[in-house]
Amino acid sequence: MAAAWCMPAAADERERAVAEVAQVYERIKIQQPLLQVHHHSSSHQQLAQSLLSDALRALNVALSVMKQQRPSPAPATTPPITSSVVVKAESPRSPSASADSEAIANPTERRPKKRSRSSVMEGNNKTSSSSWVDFTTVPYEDGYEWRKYGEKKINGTSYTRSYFRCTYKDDAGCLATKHVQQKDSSSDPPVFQVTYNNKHTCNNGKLILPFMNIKLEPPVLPPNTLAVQAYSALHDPFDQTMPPSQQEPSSLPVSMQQPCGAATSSTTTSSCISGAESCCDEFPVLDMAQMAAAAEASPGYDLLYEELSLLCDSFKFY
DNA sequence: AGGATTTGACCAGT
DNA sequence: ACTGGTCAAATCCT
Repeated sequence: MAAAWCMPAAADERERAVAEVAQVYERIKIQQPLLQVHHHSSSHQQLAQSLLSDALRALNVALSVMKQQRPSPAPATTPPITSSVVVKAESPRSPSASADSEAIANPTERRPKKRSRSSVMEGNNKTSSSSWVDFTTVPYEDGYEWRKYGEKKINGTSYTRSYFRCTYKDDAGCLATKHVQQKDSSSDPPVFQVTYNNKHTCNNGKLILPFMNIKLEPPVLPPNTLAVQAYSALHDPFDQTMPPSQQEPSSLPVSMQQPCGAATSSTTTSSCISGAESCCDEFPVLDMAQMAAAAEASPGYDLLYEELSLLCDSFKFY
């Protein structure tokens, strides 16, 4: 299966599909502020709805491409499409640990365990330490392979917290860790808070989730590909209907152009469409809450909003 | 048999 | 002293 995954042609096609998704995302993101003023201008509303329709069509096509070329079947239990929101964690405490070299060097006795935590942090914290939080109903399906290394009852919570590190920690020295905590809320399905520490450096063949680390340059597409359809579906109608004054994001009010990280200092109000990696590093968020509000205020939006949410969540697993 | 998980203990920070 | 994070022996699973 790994062979199919690595086939250059398939990889190219797939990369293009992913790029398409990223392109759509970027487009929606740029025009997102229009949704905030939809109630003031019917033309804006129409534009936004048209954009969303095109985006959904493009996303559907791109998704088809990705599904066709998916090298291996989904996990035995295909994760349900669920809501997932990522927020930047406020401040990483002392993320991860990789003191195993020391521990492994002296694996004998347990009692005189003089492992130095400071030395552990020296090794990790100085490098590319990062932390972010993901609220999801499928905390164990994020595209990476994890090994559980601990479980703890946390004060003030009803459920234990499980600790995971990257399966390839030893092989590749990957320092990525996460812990999963089920929220106390009696929602159905249950919601889990997943806190990630450190990005994966293992490059273990798992997909880096879309929208992240993808340069949003105009894609170079070969003829007769579904990706072309996706690109056309998104861009042609858009470019034809969009007034010149609205084609450039710079025409938007400055307050609407702030990237995700700068949009707000609050860690709770800044949310991203699902994606385990810290999408806020490079991409502003697509604020689903605002889209939800738009859905409430305008008939027809709700369906688009729902579909878009589902689609975006679907991409999480590719 | 070897890898993954469980679980009680250890450690550092507050 | 308390707590969250991690370790590692014991146990489970394939």
